[in-house]
Amino acid sequence: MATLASAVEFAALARGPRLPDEIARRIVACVHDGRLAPGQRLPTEAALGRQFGVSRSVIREAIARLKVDGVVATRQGLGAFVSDNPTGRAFRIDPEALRDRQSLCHVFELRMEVEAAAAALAARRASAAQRHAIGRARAVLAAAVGSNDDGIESDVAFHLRIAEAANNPCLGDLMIFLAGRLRASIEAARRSSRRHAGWTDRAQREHDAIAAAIARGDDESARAAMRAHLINAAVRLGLRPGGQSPWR
Amino acid sequence: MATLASAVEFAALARGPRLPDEIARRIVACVHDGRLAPGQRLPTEAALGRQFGVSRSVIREAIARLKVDGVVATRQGLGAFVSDNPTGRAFRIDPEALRDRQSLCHVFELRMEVEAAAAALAARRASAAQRHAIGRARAVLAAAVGSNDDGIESDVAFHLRIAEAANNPCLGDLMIFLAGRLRASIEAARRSSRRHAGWTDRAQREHDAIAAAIARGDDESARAAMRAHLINAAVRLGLRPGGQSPWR
DNA sequence: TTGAGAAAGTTGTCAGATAACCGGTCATCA
DNA sequence: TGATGACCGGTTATCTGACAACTTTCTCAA
Repeated sequence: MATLASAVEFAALARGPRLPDEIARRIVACVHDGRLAPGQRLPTEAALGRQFGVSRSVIREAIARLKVDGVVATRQGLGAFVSDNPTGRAFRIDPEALRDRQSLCHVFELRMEVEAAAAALAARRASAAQRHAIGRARAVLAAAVGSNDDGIESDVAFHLRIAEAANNPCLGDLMIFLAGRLRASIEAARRSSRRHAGWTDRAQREHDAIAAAIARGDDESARAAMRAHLINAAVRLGLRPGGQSPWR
Repeated sequence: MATLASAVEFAALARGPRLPDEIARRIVACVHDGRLAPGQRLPTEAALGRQFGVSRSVIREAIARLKVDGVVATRQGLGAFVSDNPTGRAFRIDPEALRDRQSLCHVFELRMEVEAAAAALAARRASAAQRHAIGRARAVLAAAVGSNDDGIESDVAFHLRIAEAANNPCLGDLMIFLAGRLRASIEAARRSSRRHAGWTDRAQREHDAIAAAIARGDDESARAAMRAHLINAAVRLGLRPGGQSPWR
């Protein structure tokens, strides 16, 4: 026990805000740099509390966080162990990262690839009902252009129908996740788009192209159309850097 | 005893659901079905404790879990609030889902699309040093074929170099995440591959094609080569269903 | 009317206790 | 000799009560 506990040394914590956050971060760092190997047992909660100079409650919250992330697993009566696959159970996008323009570009680029893939899959696999749902969503979107509706809801719905038609729940979940992360940016793009005459029409033509390609089962056209649509959306958003364009 | 044990099979007992897990699930359900709207304040920890019939510690752990997921945010002295975007801060793949073959196919398909995109981006954007690193990784991989090395490490390294060369950290993180989730399956594929003469050679030719396409900056070839490589990997893994093939 | 300060309510942290659980030891007994 | 069961120390899960830190709201005097 003593050898195990002394295998990892933690410095006491300076009193700041978010103690469990900081402790979780330090333990993860230990796992990543190998000071805590997969399968290895962590020091007991009491011992960690002594090392960090905090109470057991704080340690428990930190470990609870690591459990959610899949970095460690605890067993009552035994202790906490580093998971065999501590890569993490979750894929995260730091909201802070969306602050700076380049990281936002990266997330948007990922979204573009994922949605393009979904469109291609939808073209190959959509059922008759799903094709119909996409067509209906396109019509709703077209109706929103002329009305007072800002079209955000129907735009999201259109993309959602495509995600469903891809018939890959995993990919659909990722699409929803990415869209959610970018929601604020997308709304900004919409507002910007409203200020430029012709942009909504152009977006609508892009939507039509996507829907048409899916309808006729042309996967590569669907992929290209969705990609073009999202690239243009990024341009409308003002995301595309001037000199060295990462997209083409 | 052996006869007895083999004569009667007892299913393992379902462990009682951990209290914080269960409570977190219920709160999330409330958020999803709209009984808790975004921005709304949750009952106080004490009140929740009374409602659920547990102590405040359990409630705190449940809420801590929701905080990690980004479903709620707490402010000291104010309370806990449902996030404006409770879609979730993380993209997860339930390890349980990887049990059944179809879900595994879905995850693998997603990985294929993501890695194909990474290969295409790498072809467009890789720096000279990154192209060199990919070439070196390919060489190491080739050397591993003949040796006793199982080649898993060098295979992972090869894909990792491509992820880096895509110069999109967000996409790279997702690739690493997906590969990590599929690690067990990939190792199984490797072992299976070893049993069939010529499969390692074929995989190596696929690697060469990817590396060559990236080296000459041919993004669409790189995408196609990576996709072909992963489709074949899925076949080696025995993932491809017989009748209605989802991939082509 | 306004500003300082008290008051009340909430989360963050602490300390200690009990229950449930695990692995090992060892006496007991067929 | 080997199987069985009681027991023990250690660990996590949960409970309880308390205080600190923070925020909003109310009070009251200038």
